[in-house]
Amino acid sequence: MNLPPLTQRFVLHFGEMGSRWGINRTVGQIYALLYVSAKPLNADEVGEALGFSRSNVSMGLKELQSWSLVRLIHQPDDRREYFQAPEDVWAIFRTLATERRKREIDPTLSMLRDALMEQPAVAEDIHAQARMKQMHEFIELMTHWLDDVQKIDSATLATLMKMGAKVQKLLEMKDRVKQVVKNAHI
Amino acid sequence: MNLPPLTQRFVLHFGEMGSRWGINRTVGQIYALLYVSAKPLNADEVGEALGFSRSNVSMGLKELQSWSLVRLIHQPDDRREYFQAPEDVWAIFRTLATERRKREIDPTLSMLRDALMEQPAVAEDIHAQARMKQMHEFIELMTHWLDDVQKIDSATLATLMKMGAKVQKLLEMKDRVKQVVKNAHI
DNA sequence: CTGTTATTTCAGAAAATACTGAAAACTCAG
DNA sequence: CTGAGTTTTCAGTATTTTCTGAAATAACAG
Repeated sequence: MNLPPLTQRFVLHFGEMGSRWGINRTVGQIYALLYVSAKPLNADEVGEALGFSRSNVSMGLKELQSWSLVRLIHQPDDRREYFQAPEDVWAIFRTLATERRKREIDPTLSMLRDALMEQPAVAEDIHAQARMKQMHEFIELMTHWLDDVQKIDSATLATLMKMGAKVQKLLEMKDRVKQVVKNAHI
Repeated sequence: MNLPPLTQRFVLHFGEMGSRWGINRTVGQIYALLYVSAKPLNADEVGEALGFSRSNVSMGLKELQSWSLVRLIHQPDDRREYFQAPEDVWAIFRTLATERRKREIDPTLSMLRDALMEQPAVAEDIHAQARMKQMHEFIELMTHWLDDVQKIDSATLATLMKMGAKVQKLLEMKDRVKQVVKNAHI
């Protein structure tokens, strides 16, 4: 591996983090490299920079494409494929949320739904089913909220998030206004 | 493995999911079992139910304890240690958020902060640093928001989440009210 | 103390995952 | 077509991770 110092630190860190997230080190490093790179890179450049075999890079890039985390582009007069990571961190986050949902949340919800339809045959399963119901409700709430929030544009979202816990105040304010309006009508 | 049908499905599913999340299958299954169990279980019972060696169970439980996902309790007149998973799904979520943050987000932030303090020596690192800045800002925004939101009690949070994208409306309402007040003063 | 029961540690075996080089497949200019 | 350049596949190897049984340690009743 032969990278400028800051880039190298970033790449190594994401390699480590990747493995904690069920993503392999190679894939994490490739993504990190593309993320900080000023220009799109082709597979040879990636392999060269990170010291991986060509085939390993090919597999890693395929994985990243399946996550929609990198984009494949072509340069004029060059038959090789170049890859780049989208720039906008908000968009990256949305992509990640969508993909993880598709792969992990949705199958879980569907497994839970199935289990909730069943008639438990033994005492233990009656309790288990009740616990599954709680989990199911929680995940449904979370994902619906996420769907909703995904519709808000990034700038507004940033504003809302900066308000943080203050949204609670807004909620109280709403109720107060409602009360005032109601009293005015009487 | 000898479990009632619903429990078994749940346990197997969480084993699979675990591995996608960088948690090993054993640990995922142990957690799932404790989550649906009506009463606390000791290590032998867990090993028996899931078909793991005693030592494997011991390691898995230790891991779960380090994540604060299970609680160790004692039964009267029984020297063995019993384990249970907290019931409240909201609390579980908070715990997970806190722990993942400690293990993954905080180290990442600190690595990014370090890199941002440095003076890049080559052109590539100048660009890389700019990209790291974007990521750093995004993660900071996210974590501060999460900190804030963690302070809100679960019931209120549920209400807010059910509103979903409608918080945006509240924001607009706030601005309208502000406007009215301002005009009234002139 | 001592002996019994419970838990943890750890070296090595087993299993799963990642990685490579070589070959196959694809792409496209000439 | 042909063949040079490029990407993908895949069988075998290397590495990492998980899991086990045996031994060590700990806890405690008598």
